[in-house]
Amino acid sequence: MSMIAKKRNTKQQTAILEELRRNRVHPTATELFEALRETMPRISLGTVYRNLENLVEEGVVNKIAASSGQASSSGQARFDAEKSDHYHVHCVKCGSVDDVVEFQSRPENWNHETKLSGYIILGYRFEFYGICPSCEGANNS
Amino acid sequence: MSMIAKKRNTKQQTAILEELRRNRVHPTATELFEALRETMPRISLGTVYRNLENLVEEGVVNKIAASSGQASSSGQARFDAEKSDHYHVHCVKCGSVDDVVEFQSRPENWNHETKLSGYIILGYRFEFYGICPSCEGANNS
DNA sequence: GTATTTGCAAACCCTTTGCAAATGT
DNA sequence: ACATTTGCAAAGGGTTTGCAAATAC
Repeated sequence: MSMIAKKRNTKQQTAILEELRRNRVHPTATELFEALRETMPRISLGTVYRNLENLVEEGVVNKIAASSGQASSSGQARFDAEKSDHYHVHCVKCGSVDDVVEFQSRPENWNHETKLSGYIILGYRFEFYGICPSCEGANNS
Repeated sequence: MSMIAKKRNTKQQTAILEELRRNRVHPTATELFEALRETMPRISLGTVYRNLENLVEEGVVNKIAASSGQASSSGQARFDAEKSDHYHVHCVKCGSVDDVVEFQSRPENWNHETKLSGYIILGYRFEFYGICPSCEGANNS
């Protein structure tokens, strides 16, 4: 009862990961699905979600949650095959997400193992929000 | 056509804000709705959402987006009537959210007006995730 | 050979919305 | 009075899930 469930390598999973590595713009599950459909017409959105979930669990892919704090929105999660440590910036108008290359510093003054407010701290989430170049150009007030 | 739309003071809105100020655990819209129902049996969930949206726009209430990054989940947004500047910690098991009192430092090395990756930066989101005291106790593996 | 994964569609959860009746000013 | 807000129920968007057929090992 504690055998590690073995995962099989399916062509769908391979295609999803390759598409993610090729696509530099952090696609949503739906965007990935549409792109994959061109070469794999019968792939289903459910399969895309299931494989993304596996890849995130394996640590091969990062899930970028839809930011909907004081600003920002757009609902859909985005996925990133990039393994290097970097922050993201979310556009509050169109929902697009880009890597932040100029800013790398990590928050200090705390460390794993620390408890905060009684919680065992596992990590943190830090992301910027703002207006992307193309929304800045357009006057979608 | 640019008159500021005047908002009316309804007893529902007052009740929602009072309940939020009374409730220290950052309730979800549904939790708020259930609590309010006891004294206001006919209030509807839609009204709770509509008023929360107004209060957030007015800056009286903060919306704490459901964190669903590499860990954490629980779907629902939470709301906080606390005006003081503080961070939150999300429990990845049960979704509860608490204030972090021990950690106050703000990220430095960047300022508003700065552009990052071409985006006009409006702000950032920073939150911890971990395991809350009651989930730590329980062995819901 | 058989357990895992797929495609499909329906279900799910949270949130938003249309509308007539109720309410605030 | 009359525009705004409510309650209700239905619709919406994103994601998950049940199931039989297809596939990987």
